[in-house]
Amino acid sequence: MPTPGLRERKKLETHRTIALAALRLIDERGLDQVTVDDIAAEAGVSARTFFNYFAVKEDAVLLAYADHAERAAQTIARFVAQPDGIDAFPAFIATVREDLADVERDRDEWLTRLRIIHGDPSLLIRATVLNSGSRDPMIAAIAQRSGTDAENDLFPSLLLAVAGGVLNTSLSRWAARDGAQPLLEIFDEAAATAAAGLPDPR
Amino acid sequence: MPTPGLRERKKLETHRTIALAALRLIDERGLDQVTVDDIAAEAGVSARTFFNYFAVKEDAVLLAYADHAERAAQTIARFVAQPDGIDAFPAFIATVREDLADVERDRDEWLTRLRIIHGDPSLLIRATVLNSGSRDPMIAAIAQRSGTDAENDLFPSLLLAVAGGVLNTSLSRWAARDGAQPLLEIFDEAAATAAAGLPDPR
DNA sequence: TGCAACTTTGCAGACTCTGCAAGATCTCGC
DNA sequence: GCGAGATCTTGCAGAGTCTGCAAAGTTGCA
Repeated sequence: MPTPGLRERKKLETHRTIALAALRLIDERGLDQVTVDDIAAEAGVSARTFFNYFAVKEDAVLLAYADHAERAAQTIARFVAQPDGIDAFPAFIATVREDLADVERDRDEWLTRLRIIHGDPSLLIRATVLNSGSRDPMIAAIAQRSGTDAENDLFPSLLLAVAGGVLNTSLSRWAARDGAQPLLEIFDEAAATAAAGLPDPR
Repeated sequence: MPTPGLRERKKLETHRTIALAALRLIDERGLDQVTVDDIAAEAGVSARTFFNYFAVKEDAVLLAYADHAERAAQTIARFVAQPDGIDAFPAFIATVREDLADVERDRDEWLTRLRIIHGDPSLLIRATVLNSGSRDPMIAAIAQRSGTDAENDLFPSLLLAVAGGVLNTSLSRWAARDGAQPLLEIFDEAAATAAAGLPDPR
């Protein structure tokens, strides 16, 4: 894999510049109080260019990195490569857990992003929609690992939905505490509770 | 509770008329190929009136009934009234299960609605936002029943997220089969799998 | 009946997003 | 080096969404 050319690097950089400009402005003023023109001006591009990178305004908050699709593909690959002998659900949870390292690394950026999302829940599901491209491949991978059928069995879709719930709940709690409690600690607790079938914690 | 006046009844009727017109047109042509003007014309009102009833175009597909908020409140009340001695998760599942009767009753309408949503996942965004108003009260009710704290414990939010996953997965599968398999049957299987902690179904 | 409250409507206007075509910039082979 | 072709940026025109406001029409109630 050779070094990507200048054009490619500029593109990634522009993407990131716009995304961070959007994050900054929207964190200050709120989603509705920031127009695409504002973001484009802050990032030093034209409004039209903004839409070359992001289909809708909300995506600028959510798509932190331009290589979104590849990252999802890598996650699937890591899931498939999980050691044999463990069930699909814990294997999937372990895979997602690894991805949380990215979040910890850009900690402040993610806390800002989650704070914005908390203030505007429409963003939350937009995030889910953005992931919908990797949804079917993920379900297929889960089906294969668990020896089920992606079309006919409920199990793979359900697993993905529940794991998504675990992830979203953890991120949201982590942000609500402003990062005071380690994200992985929260995530592990949530995953364990789900794996136990949500018994009353008395 | 006296009979609501003419004004009130007209309002409910107008709401329903617009919602059904939107459902019909969008099912035929797709969300993007139908404008607010189209829907308003089909329903016999002005475009401005459309926005008196629905904040955004998507809501006309999603808000089947005008008394959305009260229905959510009733669901919470029924959850609180579930018999003692069962855990919060099965109690919540049982409550949601009762609401599925509404879906079965307006079966074709719901299959259409779910078909539209399947074709345009952006609608899911709106659906979640619409439910977010009842989110906190629900979490509070779950916390109370399970003897946990809505602020400090992960349990109530997690339960809601997982139950939401069960519901969404079930509806989506039901619609994918075009209603051939009974919704309650699918829902029960999904709920049982989640309650068991998602073990591999080998 | 007649006033108060509410609903509908048209209109002006801000904003989002798309298609198109011209111009700028990058890549790659020669 | 350098030029052809691919790709990216930009401005512009235009369709569509959604809001605020005030006039006009309806309904509720004394």
